Amino acid sequence: MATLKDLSRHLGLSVTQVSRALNGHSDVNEATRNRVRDAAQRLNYAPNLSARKLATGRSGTVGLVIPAPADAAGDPLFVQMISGLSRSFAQRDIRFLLHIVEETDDPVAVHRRLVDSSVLDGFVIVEPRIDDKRIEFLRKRGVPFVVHGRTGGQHDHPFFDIDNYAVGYRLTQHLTRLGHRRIAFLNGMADRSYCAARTQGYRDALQAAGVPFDPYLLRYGPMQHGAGLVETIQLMQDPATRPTAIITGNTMLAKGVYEALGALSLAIPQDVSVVAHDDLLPEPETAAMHPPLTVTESALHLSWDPLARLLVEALGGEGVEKLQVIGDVDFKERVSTAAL
Amino acid sequence: MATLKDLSRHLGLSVTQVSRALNGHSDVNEATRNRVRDAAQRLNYAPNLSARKLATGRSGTVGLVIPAPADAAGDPLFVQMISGLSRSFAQRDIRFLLHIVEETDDPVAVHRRLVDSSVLDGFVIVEPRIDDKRIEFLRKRGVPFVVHGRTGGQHDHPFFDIDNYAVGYRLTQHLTRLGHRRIAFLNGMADRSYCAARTQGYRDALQAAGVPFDPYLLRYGPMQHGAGLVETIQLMQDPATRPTAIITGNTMLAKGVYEALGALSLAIPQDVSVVAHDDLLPEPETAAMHPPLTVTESALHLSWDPLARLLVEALGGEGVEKLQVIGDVDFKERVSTAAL
DNA sequence: CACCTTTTCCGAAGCGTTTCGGAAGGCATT
DNA sequence: AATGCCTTCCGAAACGCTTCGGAAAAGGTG
Repeated sequence: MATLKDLSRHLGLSVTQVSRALNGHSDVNEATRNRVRDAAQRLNYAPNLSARKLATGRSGTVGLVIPAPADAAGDPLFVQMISGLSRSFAQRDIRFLLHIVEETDDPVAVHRRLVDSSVLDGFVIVEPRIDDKRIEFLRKRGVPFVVHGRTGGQHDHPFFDIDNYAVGYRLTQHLTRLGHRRIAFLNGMADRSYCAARTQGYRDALQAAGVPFDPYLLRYGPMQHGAGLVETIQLMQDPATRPTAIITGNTMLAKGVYEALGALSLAIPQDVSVVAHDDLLPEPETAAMHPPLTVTESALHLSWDPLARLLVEALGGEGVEKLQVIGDVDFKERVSTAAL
Repeated sequence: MATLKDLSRHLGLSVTQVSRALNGHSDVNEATRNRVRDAAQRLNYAPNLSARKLATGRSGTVGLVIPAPADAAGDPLFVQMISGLSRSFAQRDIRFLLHIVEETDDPVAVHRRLVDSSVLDGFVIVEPRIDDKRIEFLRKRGVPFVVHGRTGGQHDHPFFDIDNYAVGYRLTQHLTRLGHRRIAFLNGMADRSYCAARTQGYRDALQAAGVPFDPYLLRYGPMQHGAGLVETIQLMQDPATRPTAIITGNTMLAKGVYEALGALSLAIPQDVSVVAHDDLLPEPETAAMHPPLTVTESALHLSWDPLARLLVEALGGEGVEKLQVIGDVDFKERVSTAAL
């Protein structure tokens, strides 16, 4: 591999000047800059990132630490996320490295090792918890990062998120306006901050409609088909406490709900109304469900590019206040709900 | 972050000696070594990998360059592979980084960039082609790597592979011994070297049985359920050229074959015999199929650890001849075949 | 006591890059 | 002719680590 020294010898210039030419500094003659560029091309020079990292503290490489999907079958969200992020960073000429860990590993320790060994410039954090140790650590260390979502307390970090409070509020409000008072909410994992935000929206909308909150109707769990199935069947068991409407946090859960209600011979929306939040994953298509599902909708696949952009800008020293973006959420009323 | 210099100042030792103490060199007193270790722990020192890479050319980091699975649904093999490799390298205290690329990117260019920017010590190569440019490039550059499988010509590189020739041969032989002479083979992608090896086994077994090779019966394509379905229906269309037995390269294809034959009201094994190679992915379980499928069997999930081991040993300078491992293949006769 | 070994240590150089603080030369201004 | 200002260049130091070639101290041998 050609080094700067090779180039400088080749061109009869100092190493300094070659470096400055290649990095677009102003104090180099346009003619020599071109000579340098040509030579670099010809000797196919590529800067040594380890050396650059050592000298500047920047290597142009960011990372994502993530456990492999639990179900060996493969998680569509996982695949979409890693390919979306990879592509978005590649377009910005930033290397994006994935570090797969065990579910049981301490995420902070992993980040610490990566930071300490000084190979990555910044991180993407996904699935933030309400009180997220990774974020705490990176903040303390002054390492740039961007969060997909927001963490609990004050949001003094770059993030891309959607208005999850509004998701909870709108779905619930839609149902209360139809006269529903027993509204179940199949939410995601309790420690995720987006789930907490949705819960808050749900509770506030209930309160606004004068409906008392019933903890029995709020369920946390994995956002998967099977969970929707099980929870629905349990919820419907006792006619006395049975909900008349169900909200689910994503479409896989909704599919489970549909299947369970079908098995119980309960009609949607005549017997039970169903609404969900739709991330627009390839599967399932909510407009093609039977009956077509009423949803709040936000395109998850549009979040990877903003995330990459935000992290790059954070690396560039942009202030936090400009690095907080809230994505759109649409409400799509279809025919899975009925007035009570 | 604490550096060696910090430690040396702290301990009243030279930087040299601290480095040697931490790296287990022999010329350091056991007592001072312990002092150094303690101090390192206390100041939580972690070596700067960029600096080390610069000084030694080694950073203790290897990589895998791979396109995201084509079907957004997520590929079980993909997930199993990346988590298996990650775990295996982690156990050996080697950082394993994944670099997701577009299917359309030039893989050699990507490897070149990664090598040139000098951040990775070595690579894992999966899905090798018969004439693989990545392998050619890495070899030319003298970069350590290990291949999951073998490349076409002479195998002068570290690899972990199974005896794919034997897979093709045994499955075919099993059928010729039962009297079959029209044996279809639904193979994988034509440019993969393991597919070529299986084809050779297939052809040799045919020849050994005095059966002429019919190119019509040999099909290359993606190893997926849908392909098995389509190919089978096409193969069965013309009673004159119809095979009496079908070999598939993996179990997803076999599932497609089963489904197609069912749809055509052809019974297994009475009308058509079916055999396959089984990588023991979680899905589908060949012993639980109807009827239970006769297979050659090799556990794909047992290949990640040897691959990691081989690459680590290659990094350590071990000679190629000790770094070529062939995994076991078992033959499991069940009831999906019948004598003609 | 002079000599040789072994043990334990260290200074300095080097990996490839960036960057700070000039410096040389040209040109215009006084 | 002296002064100042651009433009274009460069030497040297620094980032944190490893390693080569000794050197000092301690012990053993004759």
